Amino acid sequence: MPDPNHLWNVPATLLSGQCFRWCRSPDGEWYHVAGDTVIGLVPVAGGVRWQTFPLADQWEKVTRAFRLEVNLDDLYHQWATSSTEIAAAVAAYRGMRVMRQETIEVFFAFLCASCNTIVKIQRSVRWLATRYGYPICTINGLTFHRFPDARALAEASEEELRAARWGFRAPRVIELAQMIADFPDDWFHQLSQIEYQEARQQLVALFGIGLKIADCICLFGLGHDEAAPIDTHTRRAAERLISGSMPRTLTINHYERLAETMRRLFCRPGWAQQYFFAEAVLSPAALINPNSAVSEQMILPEARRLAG
DNA sequence: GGCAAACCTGGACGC
DNA sequence: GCGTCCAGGTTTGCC
Repeated sequence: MPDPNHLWNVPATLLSGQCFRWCRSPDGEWYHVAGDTVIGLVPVAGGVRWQTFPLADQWEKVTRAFRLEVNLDDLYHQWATSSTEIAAAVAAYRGMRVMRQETIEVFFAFLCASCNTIVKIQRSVRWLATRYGYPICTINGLTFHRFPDARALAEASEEELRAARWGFRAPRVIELAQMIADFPDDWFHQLSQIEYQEARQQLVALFGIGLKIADCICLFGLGHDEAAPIDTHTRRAAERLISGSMPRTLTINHYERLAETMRRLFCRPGWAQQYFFAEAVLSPAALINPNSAVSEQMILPEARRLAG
């Protein structure tokens, strides 16, 4: 069994707001749902101990989910020659990786992100998976579900989604699920095979998908590393990289200008963006001490019950 | 082309 | 305990 000694910071990767269905057991094991597989991870000296469920030893799924083919040292070196602005984030979150997740899960998770908090996005995405997905396996009393396909989501009712606190996003979820269900089955795969700009254009054409959500889908769900999502947090970091007047609101022109700056300065700009985002929203203390207040609130209630 | 309001909900914060 | 603010955004209408 290969031992992943790659530069790989598991807590930073899972806590950095790019995926929403991880959980941590009270004794420090991390679990992530990757399609029809649950990946269990334990950071150990010199690397990461891993296992997959229900089928064991699915190393290629671990490699794919955590993009272990990307050499972070090379990336850090290139970034350092382009800008000093990212140095602090790299130092704080060294080893953090951008993940490759199921496209449909990324699609609906980030659709939920509008005017929302990470904790509430996690709750909503988990509810969707539990309610409309199907169980993959049960580990230590915790049942993990595969994220539902578009046809299953298209059957959802607005009332039920609103009752589950999806709020004004509820009708959009259903409309988009119905639309995607009518697309060819391999539509998401097609988007991963074409150029980033073209994939983004097709996503933005959908009602309810703007530039930011489209870029998140491109980066986390399609593997287009040129995508650099600009949100309220990364906006501040990106604006430090340019000069001139800054509009009060994040207009389309301003968004494109900031994203283009990221692309010009950084190799794999989406990865650089993730470091700026982590720097803005994640407490380094949460990584050093998993029992700190920040990470404690992110333990699944089920895991907390197990601990009790 | 920029700006503000509307859209749900609930946690954080100040009083 | 209560009121207010705000959170990973998008769309629409006004200026």
